[in-house]
Formats: sequence, C-alpha cells, structure tokens
Amino acid sequence: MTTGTRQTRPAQPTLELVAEAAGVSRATVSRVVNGSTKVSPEIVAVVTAAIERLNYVPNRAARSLASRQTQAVALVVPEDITRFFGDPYFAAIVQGITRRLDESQYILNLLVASSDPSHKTMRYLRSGNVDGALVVSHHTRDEFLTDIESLIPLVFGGRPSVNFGPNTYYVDVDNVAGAQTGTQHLLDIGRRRLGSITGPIDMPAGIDRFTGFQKTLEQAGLPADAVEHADFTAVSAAAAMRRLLERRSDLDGIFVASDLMATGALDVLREQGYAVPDDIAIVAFDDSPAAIGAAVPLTTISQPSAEMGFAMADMLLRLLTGDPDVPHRNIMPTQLIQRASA
Amino acid sequence: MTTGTRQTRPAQPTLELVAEAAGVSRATVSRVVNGSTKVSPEIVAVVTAAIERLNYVPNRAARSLASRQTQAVALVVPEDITRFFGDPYFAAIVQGITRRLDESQYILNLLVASSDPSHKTMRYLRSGNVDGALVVSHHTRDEFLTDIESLIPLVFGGRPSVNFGPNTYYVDVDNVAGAQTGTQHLLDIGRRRLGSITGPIDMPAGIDRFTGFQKTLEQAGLPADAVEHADFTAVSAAAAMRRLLERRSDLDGIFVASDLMATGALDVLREQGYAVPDDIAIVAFDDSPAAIGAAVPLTTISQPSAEMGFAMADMLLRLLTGDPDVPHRNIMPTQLIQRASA
DNA sequence: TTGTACGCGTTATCAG
DNA sequence: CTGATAACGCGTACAA
Repeated sequence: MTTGTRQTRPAQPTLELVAEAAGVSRATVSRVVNGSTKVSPEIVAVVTAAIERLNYVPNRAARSLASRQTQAVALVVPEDITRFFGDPYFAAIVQGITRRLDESQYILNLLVASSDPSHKTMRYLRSGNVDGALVVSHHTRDEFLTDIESLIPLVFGGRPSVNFGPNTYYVDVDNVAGAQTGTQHLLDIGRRRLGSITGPIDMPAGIDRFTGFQKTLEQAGLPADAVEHADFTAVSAAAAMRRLLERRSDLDGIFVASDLMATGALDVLREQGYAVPDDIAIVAFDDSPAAIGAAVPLTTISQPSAEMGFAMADMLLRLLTGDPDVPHRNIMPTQLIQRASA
Repeated sequence: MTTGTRQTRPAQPTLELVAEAAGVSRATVSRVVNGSTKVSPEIVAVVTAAIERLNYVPNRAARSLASRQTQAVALVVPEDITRFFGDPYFAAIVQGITRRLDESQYILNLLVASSDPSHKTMRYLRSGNVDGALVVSHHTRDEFLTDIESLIPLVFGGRPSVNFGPNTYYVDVDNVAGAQTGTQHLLDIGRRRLGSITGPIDMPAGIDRFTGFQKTLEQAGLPADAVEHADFTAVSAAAAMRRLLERRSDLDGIFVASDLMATGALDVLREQGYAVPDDIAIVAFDDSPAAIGAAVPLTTISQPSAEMGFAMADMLLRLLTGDPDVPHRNIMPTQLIQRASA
C-alpha cells in the first residue's frame, strides 16, 4: 500500500553515512575515495569495506560544486545529425572517443548544434557544464566557437577554420599528402585521364584533398580540370559523377574524397555501364567500413579514424590535467589500401 | 603579461552578484530565474536586466545539488558502437531524441555500455547523475538494467526483453504487422517462392519480423522454410544471402528484416547475376536513407524512426514531470513504401 | 595521520 | 511579495 507520491526513489548513501558506518570523519572517507596517500592502511581498509557494503557512490553534483570541475566533456556536432551519424568516418571517431573516455572518470555530453548554434550550445558550453569540448565536423562554420576557446579547452577533429589561430588543438591527417598518394596510385597503374569528386571547398578536408589531387597532376604535367564538387554525402557524389561523365566520358580514373561519396559514384557508373576498375579506376579516402562493403571494394586512403577519436579525447584529457606541453596538433599517418577499385 | 597559472578562466557571475547588481536578495533573483509568478513586474524587469548585463547563467551543479535533479538524461547504447552509429535507423532515432530534448532544458549523456555493461554504466546510472534514461538497442541483453528501473524512469526504443515486466515504458512499431504487410506485398505481386533474411532471433525486432513473415506464408498455405538469420549488419546479411541461394536457387522473393541488411543481400544478388526485382523481388524494413540510396531503391516497410526517437524523449520527459498517466507503450504505425525492388 | 569547519551556488522553507 | 537562512553532498585548508 503505497501512500502519497508515486515514485519513491531510495536515497543514495552519502559521505556522512559512510563515515558513520566506518567510525571515522567525513573528511577521511573523502580522502579514501579520492585516493589520498595520507591515510593509514587499516583505515583505508575499514572505509573501503563500508563503501562497499553501503554501495556508496559519490554525488557528482556536490563534487562538481566543491571542486569546480564537472568531470564531463562535450562532444559538439555542428553538422546535421543524420549526415553525421550516417557517415562511418564519424562513427569510428566517436568510437575512439568513447574508448578513451571509458578509461577515465569523464562522461560525454552529446551536443548537437544544428539548430541554434550560437545560442543554446554556447550557453551550455560557457556555463561551466563541461570541463572541455571535442568538436567534430568537416565544417568551416565553427566561428561561433571562437570565444569558447578562451573559456574551456577545445580539441578539434580535423584542422579548424582559420579563425582559430595557431593555438588551437586538433587531430588530423595530412590530407594533401594522402590525396597525392591516392592520385599518384592512379597514375602508377597507367591512368592518364583523371577526374575528381571533391568535398565542399569550404571545408579544410575538402580543400586539402583537392589540393593534393591538383598538385600531383601538375607535377605529372596533366590537366586537373575534370573536377566536380560534392558535400561528402553519397547522393551529392552521385550527382557529381553524372555531371563529370556528361562533360568527360573518356575518363579512366577518379579520385573521390571519401568512401561514402565513392559508393554514390559507383552506383552511377554501374548504372551507366562503366566497369570499375577496367573502364574507370577509383581511389577513395577514409577506409571506413563503406570501403569494404562497397559494390566494388574500394582502393582508398586509410586514415586511422578510431585512433583519431582516441587521440582527440586523450589530448583533451591531458589539457584538463593542466599538462603544459601538450602538442597543438597531432597529425596521424595515412596509407594506401589497395583493393579492387584501382 | 600573464603571471602564474597558464589558463585563467574568467569566473562566471553568480546569483549573489546579480542580486547585488539588481539591489535585491539572492532569493528573489532565483525566483525570477525560475519564473516564479510571485514577483512584482518591476523587480522582474530590474533583475532580468541585471542578468542580461552580467550574462548570468545558473550553475548546473549547484542547482542539481539543491534541487536533487540533474536536468540530464542518459542515452544508453548497449550495442557495439560502430554498429550502432553505422545503422541509419539509429541515426534517425538519435536525431528525434535530440530534437525533442532541444526544446527542453535537459541535456543528453551518451553512455556506451559495450565494454563493461554491469559495472560502469550501472554505477553511473544509479548515482543520481541523470534523471532518467533512454535505452536504444535491438538487443535482448538488457538484463543489467532491470534494477535501474526502480531507481530512475527508463524508456526503451523497441520492446524490451521479457525480464522487464509490464510496467516498462517503450516506443515501438508493430513489427509483426509490418512484416506481414511486407510479405503480403510479395505475394500480391505474384511471388510464391519466398525466403527471408531475419534479424537475430534473440531480439524482439528480429523475432517479431520473422513471425510476421511466417504467419503470412502460413495463411497463404506456403512453406516458410527458406530462412537465414543475420544480425542486422550488411555483411552478415550478405553471408545469409549466399547461404540462402545455395540452398534455394529458385527463390523469387525475399523479405529482409532491415534496409541495411537488404543492401548486403543486394550486393550478393548482383554479384551472382540475379536481377532485382525481375528474378528476385525484395522487401525490406526501416525506410532509412539506405533504402533510397541502395543500388536498387528498396521497397520497404517504413517506420517513423525520427518520430520514434522524438516520442521516446517526450515520454521520458513526461515521466520526469511526474505525470501519472503516461501510457506505457506507444506503438507507432508502419507503412509499405513501394520503390523499385518489389 | 585524522578531524573540524567553512565554502561551492542554488533551492526552498519560513518569517516578515 | 520579499528577504534571511538552512539545507544539498563534498573538498580542503587548517588545526590538532
């Protein structure tokens, strides 16, 4: 027979309670919980036992209030969320992030800044709700974060836009070099009439990979005019592929700036009767699961996505400990993975 | 010339400061912040101005401590995270959830329970870190959450395993009915030698969709023996498709339990020279972006994924307000979407 | 090494 | 309607 309120939650034990049970002071219990070395072994044992028995777990809010730390970091996703989660590259990044965070006491707050970037997200970020933030996006529209940078540590996935100055922290790969490797491979297997489907030219990753493509062709004395821009989605790439074929039906090799986009291009090529790689060879970028799962397994530039996420979280965590010499950038290696498409 | 500590963060203004600036007491400012009606309009104006001017934002930790509420909910993902984020169905769910939460004061904590389900996640959930939790997964292995249910409100995406009893809250679709509609469509277009690639038979969604398939064939007096199980990933479905063709090369229709799996099946069919839908028609489930993007646009059973996520969050929020009559389940409609594959 | 006591920023209960 | 003032649970100088 429950009287009154519908949902009575059992109260959690407090430091006070544990202290009482262990016959010591609150302060001592606190020290044990926080692993202070200045507690005698016997007392540690007694307190630990009491904690165990009462199933005590520290109250996060109280702890935050007293220590002025939240033990939480935010994952800021400026991108449209379906696009974000739909891209296996980001999925891998998130996986790496959570893997690193799992080893720590920190928890992850998911912030989708799609709708009202400036207001709600900002407000949250600057209200001491998190100790630091991870920003993942291909986008350049990150300006609204510039002043957050002076409040809490920020770590970017991918080089941020120029507005951030040289003091920003980020994890990235050398997209130019990666694209050069990929394009060079196309040349190495004898292709000469090359085209490219690029990412958006307002995103660093899009720009850099395009630059790598251009550079390589330039060095080879070939024209780099068969280029169409897309936005890292499969559908946009399919459209780009169609435009490309309309202009140049004689292409024999294409460098596509992401695996996901390559799958879109692949669909169009098949639909129009081109054989891959016989008629047209394709080199993509990412080496995400999409590369293996593609109709024609993709030759692609691999970037260690999960490791990049891991490195981002690790970098932020180091920043949060106050480590004075955390390197500002961590440029990870890319690698050509040869499969069927080129 | 910065002396001393490397990163001096400007302190946030407190209630006290605002009170002083407005010439009132902390209590009054608090009332204004929380929209109490019992404050005179003039004072409200003065305080509001001060808040604006000082750029005041309440401290979440202090508020939580005093109010015994966290204003945060958890998104629990028991699934392996790459699989989770790789599936557009989940992406849509998350989108719906964040959309609803955006309208509220609540924030989302992402909890990936892949590694050590029982310990860390549990600990977090039961430590008053969140006011409630959303659980999204196809899995049945949710037992470790059963006792959490008595501590904080839980809302499931998809009917949870039987261990939870009739009092659990969840949002789902009628998977049996949906599968029946899909299978029936195959019959309606004249297919008679039907097979199915199912989800795992230890997950409600997997079981129910399989049941719908069976029921329909039974009613039609046809055998339902051409069945292979997979695990909702594209690769597992490709393998299942191969097994199916090995056993039965004469199939003319297949009901696949998810879009993502259908893309895997599609690859195998093409590879082995079957035309879709001419040789073999396919009906899938989800109507995720994968359905449109597939090599052959998929005829599929649409479920309102984003709306389901929205409904989940909405249900939880209502639960958190103490609303006594929140319905325990919200079964949303499915619909046959006809495209090219059947 | 251990305990005492104060403060962290809010909410909520009382008087007034 | 407004203002003191006591919690909320914990960290941490300071004292012992």
